[in-house]
Amino acid sequence: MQRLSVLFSTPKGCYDYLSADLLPAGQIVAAPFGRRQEVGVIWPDPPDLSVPAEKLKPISHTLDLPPLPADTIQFIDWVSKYTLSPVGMVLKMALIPDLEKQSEKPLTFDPPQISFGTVSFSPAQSDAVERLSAKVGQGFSVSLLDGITGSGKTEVYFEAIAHALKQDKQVLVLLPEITLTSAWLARFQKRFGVLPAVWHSALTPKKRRDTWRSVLSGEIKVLVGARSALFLPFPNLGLIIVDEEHDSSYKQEDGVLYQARDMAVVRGKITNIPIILASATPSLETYANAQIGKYDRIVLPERFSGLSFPDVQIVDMRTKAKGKRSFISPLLEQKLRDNLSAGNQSLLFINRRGYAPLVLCRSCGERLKCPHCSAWLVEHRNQGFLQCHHCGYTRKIPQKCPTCQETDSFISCGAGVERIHEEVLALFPTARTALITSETMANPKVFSDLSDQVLAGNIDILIGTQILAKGHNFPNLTLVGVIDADMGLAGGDLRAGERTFQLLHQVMGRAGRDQKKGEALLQSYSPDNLIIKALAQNDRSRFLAEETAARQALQMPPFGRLAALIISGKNPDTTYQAATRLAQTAPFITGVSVLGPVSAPLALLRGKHRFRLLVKAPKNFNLQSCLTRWLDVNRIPASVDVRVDIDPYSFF
DNA sequence: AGCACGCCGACT
DNA sequence: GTCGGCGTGCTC
Repeated sequence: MQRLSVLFSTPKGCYDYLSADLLPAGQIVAAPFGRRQEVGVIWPDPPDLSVPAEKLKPISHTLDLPPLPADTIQFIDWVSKYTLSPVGMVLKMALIPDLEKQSEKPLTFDPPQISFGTVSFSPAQSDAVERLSAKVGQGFSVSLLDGITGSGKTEVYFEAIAHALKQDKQVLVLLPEITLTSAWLARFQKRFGVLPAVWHSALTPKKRRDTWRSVLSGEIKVLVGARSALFLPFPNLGLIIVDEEHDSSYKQEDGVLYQARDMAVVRGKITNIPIILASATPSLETYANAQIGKYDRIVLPERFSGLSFPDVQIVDMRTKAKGKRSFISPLLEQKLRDNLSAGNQSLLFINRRGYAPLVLCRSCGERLKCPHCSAWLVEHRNQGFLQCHHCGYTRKIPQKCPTCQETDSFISCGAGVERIHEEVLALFPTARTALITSETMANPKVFSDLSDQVLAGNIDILIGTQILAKGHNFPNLTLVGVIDADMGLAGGDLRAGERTFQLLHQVMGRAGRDQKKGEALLQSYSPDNLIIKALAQNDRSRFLAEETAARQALQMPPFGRLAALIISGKNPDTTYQAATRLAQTAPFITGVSVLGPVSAPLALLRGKHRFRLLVKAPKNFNLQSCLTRWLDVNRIPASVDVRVDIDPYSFF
């Protein structure tokens, strides 16, 4: 009998089992675990001989599936060590539920046709195609494909895909979930004659099962998916593309905390294949790596099919007459009016859902807040309720103030999309408007219907949140108004400036397509802010230079390393004590500083009290081993949870 | 992570 | 008297 390590999707690592045969690493098996059967994977770790032989149970059976590929196993181990997450929790992301279940009539996946839709390229595009294709099959490399929306980025990387397919390799394309639209799939189909396999959170169990199995069998040649697709068991991967690489949704913020863009690079290194990072507004991390020559930067010049960035004007909101309750400045109103009479379409952008971010009682000053989080309730007037955007708690808008019992005393502070929509309707009663948020667009059919309406010219003014920043091109859209350009800059976290630049650049880029020069207005209370100015001048390199210099001066990422410890628990006192003790036993190492504990910005989230420590270390410091040793010597009460967030993006 | 066991509050 | 809340502990 063999003694073998089996890894399950549990947080405790490997368990030893007995088997008559020596099963290969990666073999998927079923075994008794506690009082139920579990699916696990034979792991290459040596068995733990300290476990007495009489405790061991035999493996029940092996599943009729190819073993997980060796590079997938290596990748899972690597991510576990890097993120300090239990390896079983990382494995969980690579497996699917009900692995033993087989579909009655499994889906089949048509192979892409390499020479289906040939495209003609400009010289610059051809050059980019050439350079990217040359890397396929030549081992590990990272390329930054740097080109503005409309520069033909997608079509260029499609050719690199074609090249990998010629070598009979599999290709993975990662996209932010919000960008994984029918429009993208249609472009793929136009080039390759078939739809690619897709992977995202909304797949039905059957589709998920069939897709997972066909990735592992090698039947699927090209798969496009959201960040979780990175953990699919490709046996023959030849290329990974991370489109919109700057997008912050690549950072997973619960469960295993990882940055999919960074992990894609690691996957490429392990599998020894090229990675393409594509963006119109590269992340500072990627840009810095390109600057020092670690990544190959391939630039696509802006102009293609007559597109250009709109003329941008800053509207200084400080000079606006006080007291006038209006979120649309007179200038923006005038521009909207002009655009309306010219028969063009306009877009108003505000990155805040609902009607108002805060409701307070005029009589006693009470602010309505979430009972589970330290956050205000957002007024959703259209649906008639208040909602916490952190935990989803919902309640009706109360008739009278819960504190002073006064009736009709509530006033709404600040503006969300609904309120801007209301103001637009008041200013332009005859305009045909559409309100676009993640809620109104929950159904893809609704979105495509609406987009047809916009294309048909049946909509004059679009009002929306960041869902509008991506996706469809609307050729008649010639004016973009950003209601509150400063909104993302508040709070001052590490990447606030970067995110604001990327988002607003993308939104403003929606104006002026197909020969029509567009116009954009940025309403701002801080018109002298460097980011607002760089946006107005469409000066990306200046923004990147300033931001790089600032990060370098503070030795912040990518010039230094960060890790956050989030200490949470129901009892505020024991939680705080645990956080303080952790801080007291922090390693004393030159160049490494530990800040905190501080109450997290959301001190109470989903009923748990939260404190944070921030660890800052030099770039080449082994943060993980330092953190492991530190956490190992601390006895943390079972009622307190300590999470490590390596390379944190969120500071909540 | 699941899932069971176990010990204290409001109900048929 | 039970049903059920979620705190603690275990799975080779």
